[in-house]
Amino acid sequence: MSKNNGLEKEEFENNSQACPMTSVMNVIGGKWKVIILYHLRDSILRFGELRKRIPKITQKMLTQQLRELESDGLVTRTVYPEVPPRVEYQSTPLSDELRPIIDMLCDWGQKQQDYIRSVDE
Amino acid sequence: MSKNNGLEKEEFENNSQACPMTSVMNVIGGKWKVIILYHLRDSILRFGELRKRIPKITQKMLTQQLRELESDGLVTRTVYPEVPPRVEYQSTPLSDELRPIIDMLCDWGQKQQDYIRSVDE
DNA sequence: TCAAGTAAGCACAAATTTGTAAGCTAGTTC
DNA sequence: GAACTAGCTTACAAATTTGTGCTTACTTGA
Repeated sequence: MSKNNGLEKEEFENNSQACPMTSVMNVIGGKWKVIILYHLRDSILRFGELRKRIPKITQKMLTQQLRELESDGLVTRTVYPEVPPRVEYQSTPLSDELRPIIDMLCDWGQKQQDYIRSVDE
Repeated sequence: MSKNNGLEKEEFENNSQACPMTSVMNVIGGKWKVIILYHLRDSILRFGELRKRIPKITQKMLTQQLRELESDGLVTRTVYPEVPPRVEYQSTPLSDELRPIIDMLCDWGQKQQDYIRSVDE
Protein backbone atom coordinates (compact mmCIF):
# COMPACT_ATOMS: atom_id res chain seq x y z
CA MET A 1 0.00 0.00 0.00
CA SER A 2 1.55 3.18 -1.17
CA LYS A 3 0.84 5.10 2.00
CA ASN A 4 2.78 2.68 4.15
CA ASN A 5 5.89 2.22 2.16
CA GLY A 6 8.02 4.15 4.57
CA LEU A 7 6.56 2.86 7.81
CA GLU A 8 8.02 0.46 10.30
CA LYS A 9 6.25 -2.82 10.45
CA GLU A 10 5.01 -2.16 13.95
CA GLU A 11 3.52 1.15 12.96
CA PHE A 12 1.94 -0.38 9.91
CA GLU A 13 0.19 -2.93 12.04
CA ASN A 14 -1.16 -0.36 14.41
CA ASN A 15 -2.54 1.66 11.59
CA SER A 16 -4.15 -0.43 8.98
CA GLN A 17 -4.13 -3.99 9.97
CA ALA A 18 -5.78 -3.46 13.30
CA CYS A 19 -8.83 -1.84 11.73
CA PRO A 20 -10.05 -2.95 8.32
CA MET A 21 -11.95 0.30 7.98
CA THR A 22 -8.79 2.31 8.27
CA SER A 23 -7.16 0.22 5.62
CA VAL A 24 -10.19 0.66 3.39
CA MET A 25 -10.08 4.40 3.77
CA ASN A 26 -6.37 4.46 3.04
CA VAL A 27 -7.18 2.88 -0.27
CA ILE A 28 -10.37 4.57 -1.41
CA GLY A 29 -10.30 7.70 0.70
CA GLY A 30 -9.25 11.02 -0.69
CA LYS A 31 -11.07 13.28 -3.02
CA TRP A 32 -10.85 11.35 -6.26
CA LYS A 33 -10.35 7.62 -5.94
CA VAL A 34 -13.91 6.38 -5.76
CA ILE A 35 -14.79 8.72 -8.57
CA ILE A 36 -12.04 7.24 -10.70
CA LEU A 37 -13.11 3.71 -9.83
CA TYR A 38 -16.67 4.67 -10.59
CA HIS A 39 -15.72 5.65 -14.12
CA LEU A 40 -13.62 2.55 -14.59
CA ARG A 41 -16.47 0.32 -13.45
CA ASP A 42 -17.37 -0.80 -16.90
CA SER A 43 -14.92 0.71 -19.32
CA ILE A 44 -11.27 0.59 -20.07
CA LEU A 45 -10.27 4.21 -20.33
CA ARG A 46 -7.27 6.16 -21.47
CA PHE A 47 -5.79 8.89 -19.35
CA GLY A 48 -7.31 11.63 -21.43
CA GLU A 49 -10.74 10.03 -21.40
CA LEU A 50 -10.69 9.94 -17.64
CA ARG A 51 -9.80 13.61 -17.61
CA LYS A 52 -12.79 14.43 -19.74
CA ARG A 53 -15.12 12.46 -17.51
CA ILE A 54 -13.75 14.09 -14.35
CA PRO A 55 -13.37 17.65 -15.53
CA LYS A 56 -12.26 19.19 -12.25
CA ILE A 57 -9.37 16.87 -11.57
CA THR A 58 -5.93 18.15 -12.41
CA GLN A 59 -3.49 16.20 -14.47
CA LYS A 60 -1.21 15.79 -11.52
CA MET A 61 -3.89 14.43 -9.23
CA LEU A 62 -5.16 12.03 -11.85
CA THR A 63 -1.69 10.63 -12.42
CA GLN A 64 -1.01 10.43 -8.73
CA GLN A 65 -4.26 8.75 -7.78
CA LEU A 66 -4.05 6.28 -10.63
CA ARG A 67 -0.56 5.28 -9.56
CA GLU A 68 -1.71 4.73 -6.01
CA LEU A 69 -4.69 2.73 -7.17
CA GLU A 70 -2.34 0.69 -9.29
CA SER A 71 0.02 -0.07 -6.45
CA ASP A 72 -2.94 -1.02 -4.27
CA GLY A 73 -4.07 -3.51 -6.89
CA LEU A 74 -7.24 -1.68 -7.90
CA VAL A 75 -6.38 -0.76 -11.46
CA THR A 76 -4.02 -2.01 -14.09
CA ARG A 77 -2.03 0.35 -16.21
CA THR A 78 -1.09 -0.61 -19.72
CA VAL A 79 1.36 1.48 -21.68
CA TYR A 80 1.39 1.16 -25.44
CA PRO A 81 4.77 2.18 -26.80
CA GLU A 82 3.39 4.52 -29.40
CA VAL A 83 3.78 8.16 -30.23
CA PRO A 84 1.85 10.03 -29.04
CA PRO A 85 1.74 7.84 -25.95
CA ARG A 86 -1.29 5.77 -25.11
CA VAL A 87 -1.96 4.46 -21.62
CA GLU A 88 -5.04 2.52 -20.65
CA TYR A 89 -6.47 1.94 -17.23
CA GLN A 90 -8.85 -0.78 -16.22
CA SER A 91 -10.34 -2.26 -13.12
CA THR A 92 -9.03 -5.46 -11.55
CA PRO A 93 -10.85 -8.40 -9.97
CA LEU A 94 -10.21 -6.80 -6.60
CA SER A 95 -11.85 -3.53 -7.55
CA ASP A 96 -14.64 -5.35 -9.34
CA GLU A 97 -15.68 -6.61 -5.94
CA LEU A 98 -15.93 -3.01 -4.89
CA ARG A 99 -18.43 -2.31 -7.60
CA PRO A 100 -21.65 -3.24 -5.83
CA ILE A 101 -20.42 -1.28 -2.84
CA ILE A 102 -19.77 1.76 -4.98
CA ASP A 103 -23.21 1.43 -6.51
CA MET A 104 -24.81 1.24 -3.08
CA LEU A 105 -22.85 4.22 -1.89
CA CYS A 106 -24.02 6.07 -4.93
CA ASP A 107 -27.66 5.30 -4.22
CA TRP A 108 -27.21 6.23 -0.62
CA GLY A 109 -25.62 9.48 -1.72
CA GLN A 110 -28.83 10.43 -3.47
CA LYS A 111 -30.82 9.85 -0.33
CA GLN A 112 -28.34 11.82 1.69
CA GLN A 113 -28.64 14.73 -0.72
CA ASP A 114 -32.38 14.61 -0.27
CA TYR A 115 -31.93 14.80 3.48
CA ILE A 116 -29.63 17.80 3.10
CA ARG A 117 -32.13 19.58 0.92
CA SER A 118 -34.89 18.91 3.41
CA VAL A 119 -32.81 20.49 6.17
CA ASP A 120 -31.64 23.46 4.13
CA GLU A 121 -35.06 23.80 2.60
CA MET B 1 -23.91 19.56 4.92
CA SER B 2 -21.35 21.12 7.14
CA LYS B 3 -18.74 21.40 4.44
CA ASN B 4 -20.90 23.52 2.22
CA ASN B 5 -22.26 26.01 4.66
CA GLY B 6 -20.22 28.82 3.26
CA LEU B 7 -20.57 28.01 -0.42
CA GLU B 8 -22.61 29.76 -3.05
CA LYS B 9 -25.48 27.74 -4.33
CA GLU B 10 -23.93 27.46 -7.74
CA GLU B 11 -20.69 26.17 -6.35
CA PHE B 12 -22.52 23.73 -4.12
CA GLU B 13 -24.27 22.27 -7.09
CA ASN B 14 -21.09 21.84 -9.03
CA ASN B 15 -19.49 20.06 -6.16
CA SER B 16 -21.76 17.66 -4.47
CA GLN B 17 -25.00 17.51 -6.28
CA ALA B 18 -23.50 16.81 -9.64
CA CYS B 19 -21.74 13.69 -8.40
CA PRO B 20 -23.32 11.57 -5.69
CA MET B 21 -19.95 10.04 -4.99
CA THR B 22 -18.48 13.38 -4.10
CA SER B 23 -21.31 14.05 -1.75
CA VAL B 24 -20.85 10.65 -0.15
CA MET B 25 -17.19 11.28 0.40
CA ASN B 26 -17.91 14.67 1.90
CA VAL B 27 -20.00 12.91 4.47
CA ILE B 28 -18.07 9.76 5.30
CA GLY B 29 -14.62 10.70 4.08
CA GLY B 30 -11.88 11.74 6.41
CA LYS B 31 -9.92 9.69 8.81
CA TRP B 32 -12.51 8.92 11.46
CA LYS B 33 -16.11 9.05 10.33
CA VAL B 34 -16.65 5.52 9.11
CA ILE B 35 -14.87 4.26 12.17
CA ILE B 36 -17.21 6.21 14.39
CA LEU B 37 -20.23 4.99 12.47
CA TYR B 38 -18.86 1.48 12.69
CA HIS B 39 -18.85 1.65 16.47
CA LEU B 40 -22.30 3.20 16.58
CA ARG B 41 -23.70 0.48 14.36
CA ASP B 42 -25.40 -1.36 17.17
CA SER B 43 -24.87 0.59 20.34
CA ILE B 44 -25.76 3.92 21.78
CA LEU B 45 -22.50 5.25 23.11
CA ARG B 46 -21.38 8.08 25.30
CA PHE B 47 -18.56 10.34 24.29
CA GLY B 48 -16.11 8.68 26.64
CA GLU B 49 -17.06 5.21 25.48
CA LEU B 50 -16.35 6.16 21.91
CA ARG B 51 -12.99 7.47 22.97
CA LYS B 52 -12.13 4.16 24.58
CA ARG B 53 -13.14 2.21 21.51
CA ILE B 54 -11.13 4.49 19.22
CA PRO B 55 -8.01 4.98 21.29
CA LYS B 56 -6.04 7.02 18.81
CA ILE B 57 -8.60 9.70 18.18
CA THR B 58 -8.13 12.96 20.02
CA GLN B 59 -10.89 14.60 21.96
CA LYS B 60 -11.03 17.44 19.53
CA MET B 61 -11.39 15.25 16.47
CA LEU B 62 -14.03 13.13 18.10
CA THR B 63 -16.10 16.17 19.01
CA GLN B 64 -15.61 17.70 15.61
CA GLN B 65 -16.46 14.60 13.61
CA LEU B 66 -19.49 13.83 15.74
CA ARG B 67 -20.81 17.32 15.21
CA GLU B 68 -20.39 17.02 11.48
CA LEU B 69 -22.06 13.64 11.47
CA GLU B 70 -24.89 15.15 13.46
CA SER B 71 -25.38 18.02 11.08
CA ASP B 72 -25.33 15.59 8.18
CA GLY B 73 -28.09 13.58 9.80
CA LEU B 74 -26.03 10.49 10.54
CA VAL B 75 -26.05 10.55 14.32
CA THR B 76 -28.23 12.04 16.97
CA ARG B 77 -26.74 13.72 19.98
CA THR B 78 -28.59 13.67 23.26
CA VAL B 79 -27.42 15.81 26.12
CA TYR B 80 -28.57 14.89 29.60
CA PRO B 81 -28.46 17.96 31.82
CA GLU B 82 -26.55 16.27 34.59
CA VAL B 83 -23.33 16.89 36.42
CA PRO B 84 -20.95 15.62 35.33
CA PRO B 85 -22.39 15.93 31.84
CA ARG B 86 -23.62 12.93 29.91
CA VAL B 87 -23.97 12.94 26.16
CA GLU B 88 -25.12 9.99 24.12
CA TYR B 89 -24.69 9.38 20.42
CA GLN B 90 -26.67 7.01 18.30
CA SER B 91 -27.18 6.16 14.69
CA THR B 92 -30.13 7.43 12.68
CA PRO B 93 -32.32 5.73 10.09
CA LEU B 94 -30.17 7.35 7.44
CA SER B 95 -26.94 5.92 8.80
CA ASP B 96 -28.61 2.58 9.45
CA GLU B 97 -28.91 2.26 5.71
CA LEU B 98 -25.19 2.70 5.55
CA ARG B 99 -24.65 -0.29 7.78
CA PRO B 100 -24.61 -3.07 5.19
CA ILE B 101 -22.31 -0.94 3.10
CA ILE B 102 -19.94 -0.48 5.99
CA ASP B 103 -20.01 -4.21 6.63
CA MET B 104 -19.19 -4.94 3.01
CA LEU B 105 -16.40 -2.41 3.01
CA CYS B 106 -15.06 -4.07 6.10
CA ASP B 107 -15.05 -7.50 4.48
CA TRP B 108 -13.47 -6.08 1.39
CA GLY B 109 -10.85 -4.44 3.57
CA GLN B 110 -9.76 -7.84 4.78
CA LYS B 111 -9.31 -9.05 1.23
CA GLN B 112 -7.41 -5.95 0.33
CA GLN B 113 -5.07 -6.49 3.26
CA ASP B 114 -4.45 -9.99 2.02
CA TYR B 115 -3.57 -8.60 -1.37
CA ILE B 116 -1.16 -6.13 0.17
CA ARG B 117 0.53 -8.85 2.15
CA SER B 118 0.89 -11.01 -0.92
CA VAL B 119 2.64 -8.15 -2.73
CA ASP B 120 4.87 -7.12 0.16
CA GLU B 121 5.50 -10.68 1.21
C1' DT C 1 10.34 26.07 -38.16
C1' DC C 2 6.53 25.53 -35.35
C1' DA C 3 2.31 24.02 -33.28
C1' DA C 4 -0.51 20.03 -31.83
C1' DG C 5 -1.16 15.98 -29.40
C1' DT C 6 -0.39 12.61 -25.04
C1' DA C 7 1.08 11.27 -20.64
C1' DA C 8 3.87 12.50 -17.49
C1' DG C 9 7.59 14.98 -14.14
C1' DC C 10 9.14 18.73 -11.07
C1' DA C 11 9.28 22.62 -7.69
C1' DC C 12 6.61 25.15 -5.21
C1' DA C 13 2.29 27.22 -3.03
C1' DA C 14 -2.28 26.94 -1.11
C1' DA C 15 -5.75 24.63 1.27
C1' DT C 16 -7.44 21.32 4.21
C1' DT C 17 -7.12 18.13 7.87
C1' DT C 18 -5.37 16.65 12.05
C1' DG C 19 -2.91 17.19 16.44
C1' DT C 20 -1.32 19.58 21.00
C1' DA C 21 -2.00 21.99 24.93
C1' DA C 22 -4.46 24.72 27.59
C1' DG C 23 -8.76 26.38 29.77
C1' DC C 24 -13.89 26.27 30.99
C1' DT C 25 -18.11 24.58 33.27
C1' DA C 26 -20.81 23.40 37.56
C1' DG C 27 -21.94 20.38 40.75
C1' DT C 28 -19.85 16.54 44.00
C1' DT C 29 -16.73 14.61 47.01
C1' DC C 30 -12.79 14.81 50.32
C1' DG D 1 -11.78 25.16 49.23
C1' DA D 2 -8.97 21.98 46.43
C1' DA D 3 -9.54 18.26 43.45
C1' DC D 4 -12.36 15.65 40.39
C1' DT D 5 -15.67 14.73 36.72
C1' DA D 6 -17.29 14.58 31.38
C1' DG D 7 -17.68 16.96 27.53
C1' DC D 8 -16.45 20.75 25.14
C1' DT D 9 -13.90 24.98 23.26
C1' DT D 10 -10.20 27.77 21.61
C1' DA D 11 -5.61 29.24 19.78
C1' DC D 12 -2.04 27.58 17.63
C1' DA D 13 1.17 24.25 15.17
C1' DA D 14 2.16 20.33 12.27
C1' DA D 15 1.10 17.26 8.69
C1' DT D 16 -1.18 15.91 4.74
C1' DT D 17 -3.56 16.69 0.52
C1' DT D 18 -4.45 19.20 -3.45
C1' DG D 19 -3.44 22.70 -6.95
C1' DT D 20 -0.47 25.72 -10.29
C1' DG D 21 2.78 26.49 -13.62
C1' DC D 22 6.42 25.05 -16.20
C1' DT D 23 9.13 21.30 -18.58
C1' DT D 24 10.01 16.74 -21.21
C1' DA D 25 9.73 13.34 -25.10
C1' DC D 26 8.52 12.04 -29.71
C1' DT D 27 6.08 12.36 -34.22
C1' DT D 28 2.97 14.30 -37.54
C1' DG D 29 1.16 17.87 -40.36
C1' DA D 30 1.15 22.91 -41.80
